[in-house]
Amino acid sequence: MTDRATDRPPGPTTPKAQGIAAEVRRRIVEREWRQGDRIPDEADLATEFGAARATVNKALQLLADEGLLDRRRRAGTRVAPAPIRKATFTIPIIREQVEQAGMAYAHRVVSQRLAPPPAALAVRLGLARDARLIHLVTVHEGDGRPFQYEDRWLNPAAEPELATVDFRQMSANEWLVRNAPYLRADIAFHAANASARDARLLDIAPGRAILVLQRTTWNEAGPITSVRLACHPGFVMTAEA
Amino acid sequence: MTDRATDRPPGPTTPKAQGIAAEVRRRIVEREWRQGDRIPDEADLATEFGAARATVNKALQLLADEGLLDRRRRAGTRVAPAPIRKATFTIPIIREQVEQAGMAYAHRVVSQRLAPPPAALAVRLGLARDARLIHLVTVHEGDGRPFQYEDRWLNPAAEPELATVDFRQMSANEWLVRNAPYLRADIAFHAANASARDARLLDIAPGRAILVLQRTTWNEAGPITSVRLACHPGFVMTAEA
DNA sequence: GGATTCGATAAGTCTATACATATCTCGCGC
DNA sequence: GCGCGAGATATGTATAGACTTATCGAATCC
Repeated sequence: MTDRATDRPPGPTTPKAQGIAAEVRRRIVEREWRQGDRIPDEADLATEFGAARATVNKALQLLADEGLLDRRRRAGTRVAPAPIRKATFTIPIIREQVEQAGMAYAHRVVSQRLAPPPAALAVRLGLARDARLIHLVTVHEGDGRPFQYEDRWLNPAAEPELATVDFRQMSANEWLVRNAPYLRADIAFHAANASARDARLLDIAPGRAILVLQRTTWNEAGPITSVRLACHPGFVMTAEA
Repeated sequence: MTDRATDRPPGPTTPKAQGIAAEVRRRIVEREWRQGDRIPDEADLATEFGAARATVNKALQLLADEGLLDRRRRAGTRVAPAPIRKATFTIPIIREQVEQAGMAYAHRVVSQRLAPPPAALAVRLGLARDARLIHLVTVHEGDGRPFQYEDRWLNPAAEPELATVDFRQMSANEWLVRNAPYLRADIAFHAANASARDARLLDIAPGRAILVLQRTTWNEAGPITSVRLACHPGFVMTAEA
């Protein structure tokens, strides 16, 4: 947009593929092409837009990833009958989340000890009942008030450096995000009434509704960590499509 | 890798770009290339993998989208210092959600009437206080028991066909997913203690923690719909990375 | 010393071409 | 009529080459 320079006539130079994607998206949204319709093939669109087929392919690929188009070899490209749209949210570093909200961040380790996993966890992670894990409970604070509290199990077998980290210096959340890339993650959230323990650690009344995130990450050596993250009441998680 | 023509057996022939992406991902996860490191440039990797630069570009693009790499012109490609990972979840058709859980789906329109938007909503949607919206309250049931209940405002100005749909036949949720592609969506969730109304419509005790989704979608003509979706206690939303 | 300019570099994009592959369609033989 | 194999066709993927653009870093000028 802000692209004065020598001032080429039209201006901002959007990549061609994106321009094509936008135009196709418009035709779908404005019902020029309706749900289930077959749209012209790549070669025809390439001619129409004065682009190479590879460029049109990129554009349509993009819309297929968005869920707006269904594409099959030989069968052609159709407007998805039920556009299954996806939303994405980012897994944040809690410190940054707090600081972006304009609060001063601090975190406090409530307990840390070596322990074998509870039965349910051992099953879920596929670990032996006598595996040696680190159990860590931490409260994240904003302006001195509890913001989120995490109950986390760490598996040094999958990530040896874990055994040497001082989690009072850097929270496990941040250390992991910065140092332990993972191959696979499971994420789930639900609402829960605050238990006595939740209430005490978050400094709220028992029974208040809190948002709970469960997250487990794996690398090639096995599960790295599994965490239950309880958010302060009023916490809103946002995503975009 | 498995790419001799004379040797079919291996089978599914993974695309080369994906193979390269997998190998780069492995080098990152196994710390061959550490957070913040600059990795070889596209031309070098192309030589190493015996591929064209465009193919390597595609592979690295992929990893950048995943959040594992930071790429900048001239500056080169680096392993992201804090791999900001994204998780995606799909916006489902509630009927399919219920049926996948093996329950019989039904829905029931609790109320439907034309009304101007409440002040807060008008502001949020950027509509005039006297806009004519449809206010619709629906309960989705699985095996005869309330599963989710939605409190929805629909804007026929952005989607004229809305005025003619019979929402007892097909739920607004499903009609919209199938018929009203959107350009932009806002999604947010939080936990809430069930109000008296929530409790009555979901057939639960007041105060129970419920997961609440707020979703608003727009097309080029303005906001299409804004919905508050209250899920039955115990509902778990899952996502993947 | 500090700001400015300019050239080199690496990613970003597009093109033209080629071949691979899934799958639809049609015609053949029974 | 029906199954089956042979094409035709649209997308999937890879290729080399060209040009564009952001930006780093060094040489230059005040």
